[in-house]
Amino acid sequence: MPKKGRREEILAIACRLFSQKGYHGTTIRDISEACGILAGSLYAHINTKEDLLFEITNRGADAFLQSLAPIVESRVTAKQKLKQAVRAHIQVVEANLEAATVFFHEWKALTGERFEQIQEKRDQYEGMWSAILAEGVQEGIFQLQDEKFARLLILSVGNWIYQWYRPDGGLSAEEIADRFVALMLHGFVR
Amino acid sequence: MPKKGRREEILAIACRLFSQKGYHGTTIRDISEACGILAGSLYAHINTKEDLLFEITNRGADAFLQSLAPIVESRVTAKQKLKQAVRAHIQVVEANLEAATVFFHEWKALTGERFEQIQEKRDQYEGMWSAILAEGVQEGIFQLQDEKFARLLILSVGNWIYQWYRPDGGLSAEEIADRFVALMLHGFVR
DNA sequence: CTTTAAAACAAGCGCTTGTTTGTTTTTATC
DNA sequence: GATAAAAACAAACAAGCGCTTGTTTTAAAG
Repeated sequence: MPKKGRREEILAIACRLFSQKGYHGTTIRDISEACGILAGSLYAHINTKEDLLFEITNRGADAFLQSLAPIVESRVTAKQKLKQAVRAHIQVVEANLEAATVFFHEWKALTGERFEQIQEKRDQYEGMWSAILAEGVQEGIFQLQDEKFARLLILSVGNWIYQWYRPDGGLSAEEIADRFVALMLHGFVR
Repeated sequence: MPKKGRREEILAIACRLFSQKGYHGTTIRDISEACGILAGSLYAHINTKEDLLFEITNRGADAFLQSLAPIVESRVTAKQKLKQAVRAHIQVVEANLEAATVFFHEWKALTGERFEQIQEKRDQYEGMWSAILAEGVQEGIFQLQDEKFARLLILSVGNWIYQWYRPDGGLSAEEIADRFVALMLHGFVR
């Protein structure tokens, strides 16, 4: 455990539990017990349980956005952007597997304005992917006909990775990304 | 509402609520209220709350399995099987959108033996997809090199559909399936 | 040592959870 | 219209929920 302070430790523990049992399936006492303190003591560090969920998902969202933004804005071909974007996405999942799981699986448990904030960031992220594909179509590299489905296909892969990716799989994030990109670009028919 | 009996009505209502708010996020009183009865009255029809979740996910699992089984066993090319399998999968999602959502999103809330039962059926389903791909490799239609990733790609698309598919989208399940298959087989590069 | 602030405890608040029990109402059958 | 089964009610149970409050312990700084 790094010396990031008690609050970060609590966040990490909550993140782990949320990813394992879900937000509603995790109690404040589950978290406090995993922290080695009593339930009430948690409230010296947090305001509400939902604060934990929001901070986890919000950081997750920012990680994905900050990872993709420079790629979208860079001046390379759309094909290269696609490759780099898939790499970046998988790297974020790899580096924050539990947070990514909470981000993709539990964000709908947020309420009110916080729900909308995360929803906006998700839309923003999807929009960046759409931009890459649209650019590829404009460049004539990608076929337009199925643009919508290409986007869905890519996001399906990206959004499902947290379900199966395990750090002890042997392949690096780059290798995984490159194989996916190869498949997506050229298909898997001989 | 059809005359399927009160229990089926309760299952349908629970299914809708579970898909909207999650299993742990839905209370017995939520369900009973949506049924127009008191919480205690539910227990004339069910034994436990988890019974509802199990019955929903188990039926969902069976729907996917029964839909895919005849395709895997049929005597057509692997390419045709793939096409039919994607069609079948999307049709099941289309015909049971809420149940499919619960199946994919909430099944981990099951406990003990029931968790394992659903896990087995999921493994079985994935195994059928693997069989189709392996067959395609054997026939020389698909490239082996990335078989694992092809399987992951297909299952990612299949397992993520419930997140975005809406019945009022304009396209039929067949049309959606055919476009995905075309993309997966040949990629989206010019 | 003393001071001070952070961290944890101890106890419990009001409320909700899933579920049970005994009784009453509804519905269908003869 | 009596009988019986099915369905709902009414009331509550023990347990657990998120969270608050007042006090004590811990630990670092002078």
